[in-house]
Amino acid sequence: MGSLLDTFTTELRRGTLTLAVLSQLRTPQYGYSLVQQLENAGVIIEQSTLYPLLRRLEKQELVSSSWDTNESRPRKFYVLSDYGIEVYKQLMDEWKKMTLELKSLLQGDENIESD
Amino acid sequence: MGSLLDTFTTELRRGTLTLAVLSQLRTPQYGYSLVQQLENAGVIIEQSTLYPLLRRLEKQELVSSSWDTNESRPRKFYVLSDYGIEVYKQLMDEWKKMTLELKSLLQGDENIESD
DNA sequence: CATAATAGTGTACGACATACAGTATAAATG
DNA sequence: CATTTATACTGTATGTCGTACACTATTATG
Repeated sequence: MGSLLDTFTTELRRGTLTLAVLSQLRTPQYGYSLVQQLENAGVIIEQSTLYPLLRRLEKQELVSSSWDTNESRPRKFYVLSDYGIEVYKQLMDEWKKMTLELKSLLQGDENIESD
Repeated sequence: MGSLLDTFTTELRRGTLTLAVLSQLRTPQYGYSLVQQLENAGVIIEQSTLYPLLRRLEKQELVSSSWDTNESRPRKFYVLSDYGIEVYKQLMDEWKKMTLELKSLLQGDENIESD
């Protein structure tokens, strides 16, 4: 990643990827399917980004995981814990608040052309 | 900062503070007044966060600065460079895109109560 | 069979918000 | 007037996470 815009984009993704992943774990999902679901929703996330994030979320006790070895391939399913649901709600509120603030700051600049 | 939510909030601010600051530098501003303007817009930013950020933005040639020593206190004014305007536009587009994606992901979860 | 897809673990690095320390002086306050 | 607060800035270290990379393993596909 050499571009300055790429660096800034990575910074924007910090925090928001957490929110995106938590939002998909109201119901149990396994890692690889999360990548696909999020991609279908326009949120591109590599496995190399997702698995460490899931690992951290589990360590933070926001999600719990369990193995399903009944299929031809073993899959690790993740789901929000009760605590995770609480934090998810609060984080969503925080994100909305910040988004409204930034939106009003940028409002006058929306007519700026961008290439 | 001990709370997990505080940590996540800091992560959400990464990138967005850059956008907020760039948005205020269409016209020349000095550091201390930026803190106040942003605070008036609901974006709380400490001097200890703002000055290093202005330093980085100048290093990245997105803004330029000049001293005004005519007042009773010397003030360093910052303003977007031409390059900074370009990057600002692109970053704004990137932010809008990400915000719409996340908004649609969280849509079904908006009725979740939050304390 | 070789490659791609599926599914996962582990580790190191770069970037930035933040805290902290520091300097300096004008303005406000008691 | 002495003290405190406000104004205005510089410099540095730390914690956090997205990212890249290396690796393992097996099923599906051409």
